[in-house]
Amino acid sequence: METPDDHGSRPLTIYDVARRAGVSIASVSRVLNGRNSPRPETKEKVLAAVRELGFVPDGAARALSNRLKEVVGVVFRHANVQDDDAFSDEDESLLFTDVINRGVELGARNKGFDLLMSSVDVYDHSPQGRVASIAGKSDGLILHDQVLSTVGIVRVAQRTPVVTLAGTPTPASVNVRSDNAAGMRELTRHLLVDHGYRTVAYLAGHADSPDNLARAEAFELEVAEVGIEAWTGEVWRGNYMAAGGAKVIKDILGRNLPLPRAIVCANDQTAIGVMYTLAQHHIRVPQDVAVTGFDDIPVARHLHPQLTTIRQPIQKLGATAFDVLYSMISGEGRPEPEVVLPTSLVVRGSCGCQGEAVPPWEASER
Amino acid sequence: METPDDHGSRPLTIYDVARRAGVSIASVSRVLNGRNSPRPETKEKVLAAVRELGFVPDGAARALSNRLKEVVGVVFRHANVQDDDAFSDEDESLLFTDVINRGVELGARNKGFDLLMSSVDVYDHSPQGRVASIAGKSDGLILHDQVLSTVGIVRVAQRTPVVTLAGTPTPASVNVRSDNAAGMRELTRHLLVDHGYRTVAYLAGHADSPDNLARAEAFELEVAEVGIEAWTGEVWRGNYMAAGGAKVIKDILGRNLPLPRAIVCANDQTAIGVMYTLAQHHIRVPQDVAVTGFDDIPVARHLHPQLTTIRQPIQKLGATAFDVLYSMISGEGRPEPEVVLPTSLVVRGSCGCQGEAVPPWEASER
DNA sequence: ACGCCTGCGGTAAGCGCTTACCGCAACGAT
DNA sequence: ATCGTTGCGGTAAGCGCTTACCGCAGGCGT
Repeated sequence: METPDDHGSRPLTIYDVARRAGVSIASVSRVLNGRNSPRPETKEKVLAAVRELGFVPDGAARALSNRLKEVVGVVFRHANVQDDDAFSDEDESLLFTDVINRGVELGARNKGFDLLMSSVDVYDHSPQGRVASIAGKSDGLILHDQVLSTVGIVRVAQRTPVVTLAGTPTPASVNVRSDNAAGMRELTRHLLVDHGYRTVAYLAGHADSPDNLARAEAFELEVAEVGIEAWTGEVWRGNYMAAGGAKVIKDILGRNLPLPRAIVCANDQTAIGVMYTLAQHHIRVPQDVAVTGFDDIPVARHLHPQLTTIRQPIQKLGATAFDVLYSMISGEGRPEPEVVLPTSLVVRGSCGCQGEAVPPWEASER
Repeated sequence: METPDDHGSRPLTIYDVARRAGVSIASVSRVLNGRNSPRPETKEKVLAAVRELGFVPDGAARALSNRLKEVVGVVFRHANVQDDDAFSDEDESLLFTDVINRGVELGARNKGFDLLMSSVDVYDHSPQGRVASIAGKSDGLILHDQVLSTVGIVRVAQRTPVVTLAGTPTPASVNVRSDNAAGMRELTRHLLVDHGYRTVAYLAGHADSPDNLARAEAFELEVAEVGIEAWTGEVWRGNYMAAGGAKVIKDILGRNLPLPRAIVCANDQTAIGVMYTLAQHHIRVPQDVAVTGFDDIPVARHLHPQLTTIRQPIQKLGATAFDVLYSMISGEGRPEPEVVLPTSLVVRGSCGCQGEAVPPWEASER
């Protein structure tokens, strides 16, 4: 007698199905996996038994036998501290990561894979354990920026396929990123040439982020090109987060330093903090100071003025990472050491142009 | 001879470690799992071998042997269509889901569990397959709203522990939601009593969402309380998305129907669409029409005016769902059929109050 | 009519782990 | 010195699948 919720009893196995259908477990397996042409009659018997019993094959056993789990591990860094019931905010810093993950998921679905997700605390100094745990449960790893040091990546990449996002390729791992240099060049030129701004600063992200380095370099090159100098230095060091951008502006204003005509932020998050703080001090954007971002996260269109930024194909970044990883898993030979996706300039109001009037939710093509 | 990237060779097993350390596989296993007190000397030998080899135990084999995968499946619905490289937008509709998932992850981490995530397309009419696949790979399931019909939930809940979010409890599954009625009551009273508005409408969400039903009912009860009538009917039917809210307003304006003094939206997303469309028609919020939301998603604070809404403890919703599921998995007896979390009114500018001036990223306590 | 080929479907091995069970060495008690 | 006790650590079974291998029944050729 089955109670309606007897999942505590003993899970069904392929043997139960075989018995019920009056066939061997091999036949059940063959029907379920569609191999080796079982007779239609046998097939029907098995399918009926599966249906009646509500049988679902155990993934672990399958994986063990197949040497394939059909799972990819995704590890990212998060800033939250769990204080039991006081979760700190800056939720939207997660947006970028979440959209990438969604892309990974889309790619994975096409191949019947699922995503095993795990995040690592910023304060966690040895994420090795978590990464190893995920590695053991998956067929390959996608690592976001700032999760593991290069040596850590090399280490784990020796034992399992690894794709990094916005990182650096290693002999054993592939990196997927977007074309920071081209995007930044286009943006900087727009500010310098189209708008004619002559005092410009780059508000940096994490000092050790390859993305940040590439953006900074492209920015400075382009600025030098027109024969002026970029405003740089310690003051202009942010951390990819809104609070970081806000702090920079507060510092500058507090010390009575001048502001440049345009502030190029390392990412959209930072720009949000900057714009907010400027507004607090009644400094108008873009009339007094132009501000730009990088990423084109969804909120960028909700700001006032709407944010001029560089669009990265965020979701596609994730989908690509999966595709590359998949080819490594299925052993189709290692692909290129690095895949670079194109970016594009999105001109909205914050650089001084007329803002566009498309409702945020009707914009298409991500 | 090992090449630096020979993960193609043959994965390490516990036998390799045992050989290297000069002990039996049982000892290796015991050291790795810290049971049965192996001698410190043995322990050190094993640990050394593990370190040198970079061994990571196979999760599938462990799971098979342990009858525990340490994985929870999370399934949610998404609106995106994958058109190869044209991803449709409304990205932020994902926010709510993502924040919940983050909460689940936080809870899971505490117990050494990882998240297996999978989304189901809105247009997918038989998500059964995906859910079954996830079920096979995990120890229990967390199902977001709109993933499975009630009968579908009952079916799968017979074979595996299931917790639903914003759904309905079934004999075999537990539901976790926030207190819609209390939140809506508080909000409606604020509009009716504090502001004295006398014409109010509820812009609905999905007709079959329990959350929506509960909110609508509480709203109407509260409105009836003060002796006036709520504006209802087909016109006021949205879909939880910005585009849905926009469409409702456009319809009303297009048909030259009057607007109420206050529009209570089923969720924040809807409110975004409403506010945008009102702005397009130069109708001022809150001077001409007050608008409110529900959820308090992060963007709510970036709107102009900032959105008055009901805060749900979104992340905690997820963490709670995991905790409940965990207790079911570890067989500590089934908990309550439903867990309800408290909500709170967040008064900002869109209802007609003075907006608060806290920078969005400094707000704490989610 | 008999043997051979074809192919469905059953038996059993093995995937990499955990752990019950047991042998054995070393120690203390008598 | 002998036996009992203790506890470390090895052997092997088994977790639920997939699949190589093989037996066997039926159809065909001669």
